[in-house]
Amino acid sequence: MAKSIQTVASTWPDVHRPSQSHTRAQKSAARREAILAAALDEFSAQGFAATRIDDVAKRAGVAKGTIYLYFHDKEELFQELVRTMLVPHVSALAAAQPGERPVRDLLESFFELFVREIYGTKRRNLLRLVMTEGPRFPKLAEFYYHEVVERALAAMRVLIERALARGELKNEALLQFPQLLVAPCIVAIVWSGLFDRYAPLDISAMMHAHLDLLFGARKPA
Amino acid sequence: MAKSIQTVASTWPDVHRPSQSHTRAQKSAARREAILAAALDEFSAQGFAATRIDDVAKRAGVAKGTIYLYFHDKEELFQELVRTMLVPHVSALAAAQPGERPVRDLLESFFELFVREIYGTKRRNLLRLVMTEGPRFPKLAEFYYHEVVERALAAMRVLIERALARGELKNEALLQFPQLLVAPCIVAIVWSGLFDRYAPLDISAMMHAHLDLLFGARKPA
Amino acid sequence: MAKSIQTVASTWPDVHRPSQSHTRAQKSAARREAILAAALDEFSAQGFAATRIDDVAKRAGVAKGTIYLYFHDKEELFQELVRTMLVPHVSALAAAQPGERPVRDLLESFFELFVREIYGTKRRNLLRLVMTEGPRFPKLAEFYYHEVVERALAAMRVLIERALARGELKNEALLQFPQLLVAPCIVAIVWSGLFDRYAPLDISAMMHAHLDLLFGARKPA
Amino acid sequence: MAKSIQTVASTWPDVHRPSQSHTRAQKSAARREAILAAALDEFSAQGFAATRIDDVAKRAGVAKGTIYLYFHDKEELFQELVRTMLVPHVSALAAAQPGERPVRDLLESFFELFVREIYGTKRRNLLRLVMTEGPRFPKLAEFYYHEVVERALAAMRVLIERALARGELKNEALLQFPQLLVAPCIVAIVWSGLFDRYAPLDISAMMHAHLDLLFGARKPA
DNA sequence: TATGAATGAGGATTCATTCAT
DNA sequence: GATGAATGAATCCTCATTCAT
Repeated sequence: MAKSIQTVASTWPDVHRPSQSHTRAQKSAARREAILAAALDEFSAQGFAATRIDDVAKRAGVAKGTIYLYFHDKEELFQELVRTMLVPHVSALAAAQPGERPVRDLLESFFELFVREIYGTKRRNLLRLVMTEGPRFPKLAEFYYHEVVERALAAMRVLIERALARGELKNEALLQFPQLLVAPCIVAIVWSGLFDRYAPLDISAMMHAHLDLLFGARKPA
Repeated sequence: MAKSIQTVASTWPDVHRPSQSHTRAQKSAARREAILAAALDEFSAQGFAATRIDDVAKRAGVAKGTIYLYFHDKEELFQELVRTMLVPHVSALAAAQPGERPVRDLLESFFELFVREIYGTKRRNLLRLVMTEGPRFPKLAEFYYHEVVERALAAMRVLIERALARGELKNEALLQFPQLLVAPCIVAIVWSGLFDRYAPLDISAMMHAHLDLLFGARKPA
Repeated sequence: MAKSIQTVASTWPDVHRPSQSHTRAQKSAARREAILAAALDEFSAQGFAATRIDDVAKRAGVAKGTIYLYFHDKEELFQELVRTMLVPHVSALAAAQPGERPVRDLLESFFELFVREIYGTKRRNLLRLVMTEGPRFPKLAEFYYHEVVERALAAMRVLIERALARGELKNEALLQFPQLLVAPCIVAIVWSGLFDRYAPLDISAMMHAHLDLLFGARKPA
Repeated sequence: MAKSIQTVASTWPDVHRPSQSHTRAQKSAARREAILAAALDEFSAQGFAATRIDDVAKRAGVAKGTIYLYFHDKEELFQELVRTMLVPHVSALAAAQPGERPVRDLLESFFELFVREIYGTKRRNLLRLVMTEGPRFPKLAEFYYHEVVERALAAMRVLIERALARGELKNEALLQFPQLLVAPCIVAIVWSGLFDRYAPLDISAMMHAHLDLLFGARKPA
């Protein structure tokens, strides 16, 4: 049901597999990426405060001091991490593609994308990290609000309006709270951090249930 | 719209305002409460790792050592905090009240209760703490899963089934994912931690929008 | 071979089994004894620094504060312990009984007494404690030197002189270093603390070997 | 009387005076030595429990944290100290030198060596530490038993057997308790810790008296 | 640039001692 | 006298950050 996603996905920067690099600048960039990748693992496993620069360095295969050549301090590393590795993806999600297709199909694509590119990857942890540490990093939260949330909500509103216009949706309630449209994403992130070991969640199914609730159940093909 | 909640709420222990106490046991309990209250403030402002026992002590008006008379270590303080101050309320929420009223009314009461007793109090921060620090406290997560989540989801399922039986709901999707029923609560908690200063959320309105989406919009009285 | 010891032993204060007491003074004395007995166990198991007043109190069956009614502080408790519970016994040992018996018999009695009343009891630990902590308690060491060691050495010298006069000993070397006469006692104390679990020492046999070396082997009876 | 000792002694590593060092490895080793030397002073003055890492650091001229680069914790520092600075010397002592000389001469060399290399140095305090703190460091005690004591006693037995064979000793008692041969060393260590300030011991003279007692007095040259 | 040894401020925890009951 | 809750100084250990090489 989400055939159009590939195109979008393929245009994303692949932050995790820097190509072989030979120039100084390329090497430097690769190193930066390696540090960020290591930081992602450590921060999302331990949280900001409990993560040790030492461990990030070890995981990145560089010396501790090297990290300070690329990032001014631990906090900057953290903020850079979140900005660099999450924003492009979330922005892509937010950039909902208009067109003639039914809005429900678009949303299905959207959720598929979310599941595959965020939830099914380490970025899930990063997203949780934003929720976890955001309150203590107002700058980060503000950045996120403006760079991601505002835009995403605006995009959602566009979709909702079209759905209302097309008669796919009857209820205007969503227009006021587009958050409700993405609520299952939040739930999935939170749930996976806490309860996955006790009761793993079939998040794709949940997304469909969510859409069924909003748009009415689909007739089985 | 939620007139029946008062009764329930009024029977809850008011953990935050211990009465004047004179016996040793009372004093001791009062001190414990003071420490927990201070811990709530500090933990929810700083998170687990960044909170200093010293600050909790100062805020509670006791010496650092005193905290260790009541709690074995920082971790136990944190876990006790969450168990003591959140579980009774969340349990109460989970104990969905049967009766002849429409399910939607019950859910409205439920959300009202949530807004008033959790979201509108410091317990909101506590709940956020569970969501964010939980991944690093597996025991806490397990405890929550069994004590709160399982029960809450079961209660939700009962309500959903009744709503289906009564014809209030048409769609069985919710039965499989009762999480979707409470998703707005999760969203509200996360949002408030991150973005309230940029865009405060009218959570009551959002709850109503949510119910409108599920049950169909109410005709204006 | 040490039949005469009983008498001596029987006149010693039995510090460990205070009789039932009813007057206030008796009760108080009993409590003091209980604290000292508990302190003995704890100090000799943990050493001075690692012993907690709390544990002494628990073991003595009194409240922590009570200890401070009987002893000014931890250090005084320690010094009192050593003075009260060791000096009488060591003094008794030092008070070598002259008489007509061969000196070797006297020494055998002496060593028997040591084995039975010191080495075979908790006082062994106490004695080790003096060796352990003495360097950091100069007052204690001084007290010991004057109250115990000087006197004991003087008594040893008397015995040695008599042995020389009687022809039991040929060599005057001991006169200059009576420490050598009691060296096996020191060795036994040290050994038992360190190596008993790997190689328990038959201390009585060692004492006899020691005497055999000094006085010549006895012909088998 | 102990002319042959020099040679042996001169081959020992002089752990206390690391040479000027320039390579990183040398610097690192020098630092380690400095810490160990400082630890020796502090531990032997205060005992294990009362010694503060801070003071060791100050005395070694390094920062507190530096100590933890070289030793995992206080306990490891202590154990390393004892192993590194004592074992080589004690082992050397234990490696009794065979030859054609009279056993008594060998023992005189042995005691001279002990007096010069252990008793006359800070290692005396270290040895006292083993004796006094050993009971609370079972691993250390076990290590010592197998690395030092067992070997030393075996070496002593060899010497004693030869002395018996050569007719230097008449009495077989020592064979069973070679501890008695080294008892004066123990006594000297204990005495020096406790009573040196009140009555310093002429340990060389005591050693000779001891040998005179065992082997019979020497005719004055 | 890269390294990793060194630093030392910071924070959790312990425990001797006090004191209100 | 007896209690044990409360105190807070003391101390171990960690880890972000610096800097000589």
